[in-house]
Amino acid sequence: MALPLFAGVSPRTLRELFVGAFLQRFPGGTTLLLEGDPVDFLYVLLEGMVELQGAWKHRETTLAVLQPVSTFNLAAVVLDSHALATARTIERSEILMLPGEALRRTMKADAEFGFAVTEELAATLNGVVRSTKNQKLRGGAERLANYLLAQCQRQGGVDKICLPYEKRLLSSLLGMTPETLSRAFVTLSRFGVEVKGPEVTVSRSPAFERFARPTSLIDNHLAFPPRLTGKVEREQGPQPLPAAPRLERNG
Amino acid sequence: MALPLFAGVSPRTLRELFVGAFLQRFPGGTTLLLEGDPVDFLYVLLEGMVELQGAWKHRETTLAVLQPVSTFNLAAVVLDSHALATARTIERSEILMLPGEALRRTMKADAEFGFAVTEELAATLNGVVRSTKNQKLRGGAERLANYLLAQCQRQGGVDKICLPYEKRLLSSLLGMTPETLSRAFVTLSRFGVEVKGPEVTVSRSPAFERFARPTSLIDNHLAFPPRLTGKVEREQGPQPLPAAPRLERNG
DNA sequence: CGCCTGGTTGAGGTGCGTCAACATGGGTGG
DNA sequence: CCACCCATGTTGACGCACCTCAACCAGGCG
Repeated sequence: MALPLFAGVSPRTLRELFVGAFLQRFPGGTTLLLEGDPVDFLYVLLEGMVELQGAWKHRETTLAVLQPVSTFNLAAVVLDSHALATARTIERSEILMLPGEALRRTMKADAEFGFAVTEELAATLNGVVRSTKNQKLRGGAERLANYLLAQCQRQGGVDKICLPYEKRLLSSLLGMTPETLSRAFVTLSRFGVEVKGPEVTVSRSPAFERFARPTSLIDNHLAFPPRLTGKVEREQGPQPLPAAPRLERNG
Repeated sequence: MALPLFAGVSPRTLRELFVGAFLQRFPGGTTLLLEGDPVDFLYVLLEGMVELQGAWKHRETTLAVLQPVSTFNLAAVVLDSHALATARTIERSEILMLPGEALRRTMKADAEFGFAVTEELAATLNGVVRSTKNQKLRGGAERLANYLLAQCQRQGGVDKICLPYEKRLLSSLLGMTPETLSRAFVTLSRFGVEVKGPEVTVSRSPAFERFARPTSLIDNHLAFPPRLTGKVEREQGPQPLPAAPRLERNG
């Protein structure tokens, strides 16, 4: 299995984890879990796509669209708590369901495995923090532009991509209405972005890069420079508010 | 120490963790860590307040305001990675700094401790997801209303509270400008909210509750119903989009 | 064909940001 | 003590981004 979660796990531990597990196929449009439901399983998406969505007062929004291989509900499983989002398949999907109780027990017994789970959780937290910054710091067209750049990267560094799901869903993920998304595409056409149905071609002109300004501090697909002993280069121009002096750490 | 992270840790493990640790006081306005910095320590806020903020293209926003006892940077420590947010004291603060390397080593050696760290991380993820839903699903005045309700709860169930920090900072946390926050207070005055400097009195009228509509799926201060074997009551009226049929889980 | 869903386009309203003016209060220095 | 300054907060005028509602179009399918 490609999932790093189970990479270094002993066969014995693995067998223990799989007692009471399901491997199941769901058709598209299936609601796996509602907001507020108690969570008894860790879900691992092996094939297909899953949307996580939240709702409040007749409004709803897409929190994430998962593609294989991803886990979801991990935090709720660890805390033996309730789901904060509704999970819905958006196409025929294959999903592995691991009993939460067994997962927690195994984590407490096998520190190595426990650490792997913690890494998975930390990576998810990382992603959600990035998403929050994306949402609060960028405007609609800027979010779309960076989404397109991320897709270009994910689909192999090409400049012509195919949107992996409906624009309606994309608009919700990007935090806008379908109409606004449509107009955001028009806005980006000024930078050489062309749309024909689900196909989008992105000309990576300097003007477009300057508009999107992707950064490793928001966009997951940009790798950080490797961690060495030395300092890391600072990005993006002059510091806006250097008011407070940096302090040296010493006892 | 009140921090549940260290609640069940053996003295031996604890001593190991504290090798190379600092306990340090910082004045207000001190930048502890910049976005993108490599992270070598887990920070534990013992006294004072810390703001986590993100910036992009000359814009900046507050991601969280921490009060004792809280950890930050935990995800970056686990992943041995870089900070996604700038951390700044907003008043004189006492902060415990634990070496990340030691923390990771201890997690891999002591599964019980590792699980406690994972719980802390899961709770943080929980909070950030809630914050994202708050941001995407609610308007400015609604966010303020629910913030006030949360403060009422935190300050002991009273209806007259004192804002714990400047309105300028609050506005950034709530994702708006200071001017807009000021107007949001005016909007809420229609529901009996009165502001005099940092003091706010909240009359919990039915109209106000209906406007704010706090929910355990977004607002951290509302506890979930206890987890029993039975089903949990569903909240908030008719389901908006019951299009897809709920599926029974069975092999 | 006719229907339905998803996408686009237009008109109009609203929430929120921007800019500016002004009030207030704490802190400093004369 | 007061004069002054500066940071914070408030208020008003205005513009832009985005939402809402509606009409319209295209493709898929019975």
